[in-house]
Amino acid sequence: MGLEEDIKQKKFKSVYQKAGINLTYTTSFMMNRNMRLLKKFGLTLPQFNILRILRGQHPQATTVNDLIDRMLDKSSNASRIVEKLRSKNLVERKACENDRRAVDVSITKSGLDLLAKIDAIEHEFYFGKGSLTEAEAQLLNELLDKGRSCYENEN
Amino acid sequence: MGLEEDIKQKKFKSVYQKAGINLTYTTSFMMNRNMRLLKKFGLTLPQFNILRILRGQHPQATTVNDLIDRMLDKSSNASRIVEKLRSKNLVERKACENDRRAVDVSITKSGLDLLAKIDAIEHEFYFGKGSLTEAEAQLLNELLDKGRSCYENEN
DNA sequence: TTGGTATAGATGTACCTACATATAATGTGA
DNA sequence: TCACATTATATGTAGGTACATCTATACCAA
Repeated sequence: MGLEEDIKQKKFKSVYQKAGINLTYTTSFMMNRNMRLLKKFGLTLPQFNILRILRGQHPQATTVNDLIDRMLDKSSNASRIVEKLRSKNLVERKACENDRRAVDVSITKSGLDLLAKIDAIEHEFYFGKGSLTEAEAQLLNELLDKGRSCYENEN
Repeated sequence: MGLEEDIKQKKFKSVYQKAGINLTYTTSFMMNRNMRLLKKFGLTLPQFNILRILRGQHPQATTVNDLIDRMLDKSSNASRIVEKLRSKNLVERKACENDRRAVDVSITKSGLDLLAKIDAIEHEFYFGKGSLTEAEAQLLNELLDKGRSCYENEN
């Protein structure tokens, strides 16, 4: 179904406005589905994202500041999310030896096990081959990178 | 800058995973900018979206249920956002005459004036000609519609 | 060394979403 | 017409985001 029918808006001011609204709408759809999938594992999206970053570093620890740098949504509040994960025993926190201001965060065995289970359904998180061909998905990536270039030096 | 440098992730499992992450990242950039722009006018993004829907109907009123139907993020909580707008005198609420369960919401003169001011910077909300050509923006729309087709019958 | 500044992280506030549930009004079938 | 389901909206709760501010530590230059 085209965007016009989906949101009951007949006209857009420009193809650029339509693309912006389409991005919002499409991404919201995708994230809603991801959220529902993760809920079965007791995780929220930002909790899952942090766990994945920690697994990428494992067995090295990562500071909260590193997490903020690497999170998709830059300004989210990493220290509170880490605390949620710690309360579920999915991550560990300990004082950093080199810098006593910093906190070393690392994923636990329990966290790794949970991620391993989620890996099995990870393909459901994204557009699949049923909707876009590989070439189309590649083209989408290029258009997004190019579009985003207007935000260089922001954020 | 390509996605890999931006989020410091070298490899993706597939071009589909990369497109999904790219969508999230790019949309988050765009919405962050829109949010900052709207903040100068004392509005949040969902408040702005509701005001625009109401302007589209003006001078007819719209029920809360209509708003939920037409919002980009379907499941958001329209009645609380309407209350925020009412407390700023940007919208009015009154009991619907035909259906006493429903509430008629309409935009006020003050709300229309505010939107008129925002119209002047509306082009800054989206990718502009500086990043994508019109043909590329059109292609992006088509790819998003096609990608989203895998979610048909969801939400 | 000391005073100023930068950095890492935690925390308070206002707003938001997702989901469950409550309340009131409406529709409907026996 | 009466019991029951449905609909429109409101509200409570848990979690998240943006932003400002606070504390402790680290760095740095006179």
